[in-house]
Amino acid sequence: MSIEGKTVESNVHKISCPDCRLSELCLPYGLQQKEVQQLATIVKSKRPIHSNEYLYLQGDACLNLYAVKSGSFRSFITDDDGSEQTIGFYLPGELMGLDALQHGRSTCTIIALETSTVCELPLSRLNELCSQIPNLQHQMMRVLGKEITSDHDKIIMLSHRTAKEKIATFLLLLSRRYAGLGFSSTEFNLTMSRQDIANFLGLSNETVSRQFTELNKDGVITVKQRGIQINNMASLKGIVKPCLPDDQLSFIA
Amino acid sequence: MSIEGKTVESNVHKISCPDCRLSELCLPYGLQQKEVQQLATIVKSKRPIHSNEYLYLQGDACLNLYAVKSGSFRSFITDDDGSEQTIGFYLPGELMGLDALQHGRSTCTIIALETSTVCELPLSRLNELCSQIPNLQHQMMRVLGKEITSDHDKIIMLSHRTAKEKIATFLLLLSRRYAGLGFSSTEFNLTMSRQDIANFLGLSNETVSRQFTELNKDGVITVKQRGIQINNMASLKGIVKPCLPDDQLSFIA
DNA sequence: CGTACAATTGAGAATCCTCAAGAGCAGTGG
DNA sequence: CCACTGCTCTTGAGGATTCTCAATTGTACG
Repeated sequence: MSIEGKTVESNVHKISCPDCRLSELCLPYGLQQKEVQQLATIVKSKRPIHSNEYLYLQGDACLNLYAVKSGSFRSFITDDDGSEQTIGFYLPGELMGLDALQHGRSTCTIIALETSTVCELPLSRLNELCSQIPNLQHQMMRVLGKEITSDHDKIIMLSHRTAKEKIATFLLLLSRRYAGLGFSSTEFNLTMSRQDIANFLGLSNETVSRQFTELNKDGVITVKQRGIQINNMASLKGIVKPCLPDDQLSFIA
Repeated sequence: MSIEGKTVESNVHKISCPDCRLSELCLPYGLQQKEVQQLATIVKSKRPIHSNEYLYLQGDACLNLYAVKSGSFRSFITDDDGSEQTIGFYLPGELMGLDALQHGRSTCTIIALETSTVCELPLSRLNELCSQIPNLQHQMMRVLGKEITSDHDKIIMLSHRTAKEKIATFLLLLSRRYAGLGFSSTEFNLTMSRQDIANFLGLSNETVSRQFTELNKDGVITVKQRGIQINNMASLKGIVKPCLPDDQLSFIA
């Protein structure tokens, strides 16, 4: 899934902040036009990153933040024995590299799930700008707060005990993120494999597959490979919170 | 468990940043003496909070950060049907309220697990100071980065499939945090109930209890109610990573 | 069209949850 | 000082869920 249509895909990485359709979701949010232009001067556009290419590796010195411009990414931590644990997925407008803020060294590896583009923001320049532009500092705090609450959502998702609850929560969180991007909240394509989802949720890929099949049979969603269509949003929310089927999830809402 | 001995307990909340033994773990880290004093001027000391008292409630307007000075806290999110999900536990030197940075409204409730003290930092004043003191802004970024990597540790813990792996990871993460505070990494008291741990890990409290009993029988740890003694650190790490029993965990290390 | 990879489906085994009862500990009041 | 109460924690047994192993189907790509 791509944020831009096929025809302009090749030029996405050349668009600068003032013209970027994601600016309202990204760091420029809340900034005045002049301030956005200032921010744009420190942003480096990068060449497109292809599927299965790495953005950076765990342990790399990482002195930049990366904003997803188009496409999607998966982040994971590798243990000493080589086993991977997926930490999360990144969609357009979201910032990667925040985990390196502590020691200037990345704690995870980030890999592209499809051909994607990013903006690179050198942390040193960004910190300088934050001192000069109070709005930018506020926005940085908001973005960091969003990352933290987003991690809390993941913790809640993983703490749910049954596989069906985890899958339902996973789909609802994705749905909300796509809606925030201006896409359909009920119809989207998964850019990650069943294996990725299983690893992320602490399940076997067979269980993930079976849960999709069951939700499909029950008519709650329609699954066609990686294409997902949510037919009954209330039912999906009801799976997570059986007591109040039609109510809004506090952390989904 | 308390960071201060019984005799000085009642005065902990009066100690200011320049004299606080936690300053190296908290916001003053990396600041010059003069800057620490500046920071101290915006810190409000609060009266001690007793066991089961709330620091703040989910949904409250929250325009402060809170640093744990002594004692410990539990944070949780309440669903519409009243069910709780524990998000994490806070020990001395750790910052609470970061989840409210996004919208100025807390997304979780925080409750004291024992008699505890906190420092209150108004966000507006803190932001001003950050603009004036580059070192403080850097430290804020480090602290936020730490919070994010700490959340990633939780995600890894929860993604582990078996109950024994979750419990082992939980104990290792706690051990590391106590060590960072200058306490023993092999002997400490849990300040939270089995129920709290179970809820946090997405397990039933019976399973938590059984896992403790098994680890006790195997001699890996000694459990006496809430008192924990780690007898074989390598074995505990081996449970999390069966392939390399004596190796260091990348995310624990 | 064939190969490689991803996804699905099935069956048996292991793990964990639920329900239920018993044990240990702290605080209260006689 | 001791019994009582309430709470937490532990232990047991049966049932449900999920994992593992294995085979099959489906899809993408050269």
